[in-house]
Parts: sequence; structure tokens; C-alpha cells
Amino acid sequence: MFSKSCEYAIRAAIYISAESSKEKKAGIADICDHIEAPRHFTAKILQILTRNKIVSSQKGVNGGFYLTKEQNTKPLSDIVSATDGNVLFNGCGLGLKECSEEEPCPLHEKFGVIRAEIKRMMEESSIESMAKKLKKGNGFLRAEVF
Amino acid sequence: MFSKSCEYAIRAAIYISAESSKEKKAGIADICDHIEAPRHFTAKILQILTRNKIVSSQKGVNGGFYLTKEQNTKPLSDIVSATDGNVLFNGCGLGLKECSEEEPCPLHEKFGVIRAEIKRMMEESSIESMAKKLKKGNGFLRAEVF
DNA sequence: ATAATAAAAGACAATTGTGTCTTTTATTAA
DNA sequence: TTAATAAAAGACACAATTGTCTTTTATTAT
Ligand code: FES
Ligand code: FES
Repeated sequence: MFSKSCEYAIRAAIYISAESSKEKKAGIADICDHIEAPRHFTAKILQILTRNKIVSSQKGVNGGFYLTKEQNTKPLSDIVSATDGNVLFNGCGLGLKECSEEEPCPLHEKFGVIRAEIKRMMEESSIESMAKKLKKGNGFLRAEVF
Repeated sequence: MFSKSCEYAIRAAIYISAESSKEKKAGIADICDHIEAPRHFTAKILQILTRNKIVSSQKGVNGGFYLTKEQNTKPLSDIVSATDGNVLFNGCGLGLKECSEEEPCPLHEKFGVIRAEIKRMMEESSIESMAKKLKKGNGFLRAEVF
């Protein structure tokens, strides 16, 4: 469904939202520990998110990643678009060059419904709403080890 | 959503269903022309489908690919499982090692609904029902060139 | 039997996605 | 002003996916 980059990006953003603020920023090592993701690869992905103004970052001592109030309200669909583009939201399910009513693939009708639902799900899920589940203890970003 | 292999596999299977029979088999070159897919790569993918008894093949003169009556009724989900496995049908949307109620990701609830709908769509779409659209002229497997 | 045919199989090549390591740049505490 | 810090950036390395080409095997018409 989503690429690894996108999965890490979403998990990282949610963690940052839940565990950091302008005052208490989260570092890349801390983030990767808590979402069980490869460090340098995730660092690159976070660069994409910062370039797209989905997360904020600060270099230097006491630096790290955090979200502004406005960024907290952003939908997960923004992260998907930034990392994977919009093929999932607009493209043909059977891989035709474009999805169109004029020359629809045999799955077009049914797939169009599903695709719209995926889009809606991601548009209606804000980063902060996901983080809220985390803080309430009924949301996880990695397997808990005991 | 689906891999290229899966997309080609579905398109090929639908074409074979629509355009061939035990008496008039479709050759790989013919198939690839009509679904706009790379020839040798698609040949490999069709080997996977024949090994999984989703399509039938015959070597030699007048050989080619075709579907038995029973194979025609198979759902597209069988093709997805054969080419991409079952991650799309069972896996976690955010890439956790497994999807579980005990340690759900923050998207688990919403994603579970969508995932079930994707599964249902593919299980309820038979190869022959897709081929029917093709034959009626309101289904395409490649961009028509003029 | 022989030749023609077409899928199966195997060996590679190119591309993309994923992951690692090192160097650079910006920031701030001391 | 200096040293420590942490993200940004760049250079690779590895793996998986996608795609191409050649050889082999099975089948059938002649
Ligand atoms: S043409 Fe395939 S989904 Fe619209
Ligand atoms: S745990 Fe992520 S979808 Fe179920």
C-alpha cells in the first residue's frame, strides 16, 4: 500500500507530535528507537518532511524535530503525497497510464470507490489525532519488547 | 497498491479470458501487445499463474494460454496472492511487523475497514466478470492509440 | 522422423527502493 | 570565541523489482 519511506514518515511524524514540542524537541536517534526504523534512512525522510513544511527542525544543541500547532493539524495524506506522490490517490488500480472515464480499466468502477475511501481516510486523519491514541495507550508505533 | 507484476498478471488474465479458449489459445506476443506489457517479463509472470493453476498453458504448435471454465470463475484476489502475497490483505498499514488488536497502530481501526473492502473487492471480482466488460466495450487493458 | 512452434527456464542487466556511513553546516551553551 | 551538538547533505552499498535476451523443453503438424 504505502512505501517503507512513507510508513516511516507517518510513524515518525506521529511520534514527534506525541513526544515533543517547541520546548522539548525530539532527536533522530530517539525517534528511530521508538518507531523501530533505520536511523540514517529515516533522517533522510524527515528531511523531505521538513522541506515540505510538514515537520519543523532545529539544528545544534537542544535541536531536534517538533511540530507547530498548525503542523499538528495536518492530515496524513500530506505525508503520503510528499513521500509517495499521488498515484495512490489518482492512479489506475491496474496500472493503466491514467485513470479515466473514457477508457476505464475493468476494475475502474469498484476501484474508484475504494481509492476515494483511502484518500478520505488519510485526509481525515490528522497527525495530532493519531498522536492522541498513542498518548492514551491504545496506539503503537513499534512492537513492544518484553 | 499492487506491484507491476500483479498489474500485468491481472491484465493478462483478463485478456486471456476474453480472447481465448481451449480451441483458440492466446500467445504471449499477442497478449503483451494487447495489454501493453513487456514481453519476457510478462511471460515469467504467466509462469507463476500457470504454476498456481490460475491459467492453463500449452506448449508447441497452436499452443498458448487459455482458461478452463473453472479458472474463469476465479477471483482476482487469487492473482494478487500469487504475485504479491497476502500483506495487502492482512498486513499493518503503517508497516508494523504484524497487525493485531493487542498492539494496534494508530491507523488500525480505520485501515482495517479499508483493507477488508479491498479484500472483498478482489474476492468478488472474477476474471470472467472483468472480461465481460472488455467484450462489451466498456473496459480497457491499455491506452487505445489512434 | 523432422521441422516448426510456443511456453518454460535460466542468465543477466537496468532501475528503483532501502539502508549505511561520512562530512558539512547551523546553532547554542559555556 | 570555542566546543559540543544535531540536523542537512552527499557518497556509497545492498537488495528487490522490473525488464531483456538466450537456451531448453514439450508439442504437433507435416
Ligand atoms: S482506469 Fe483503472 S481505475 Fe480508473
Ligand atoms: S496494526 Fe496497523 S493496521 Fe492493524
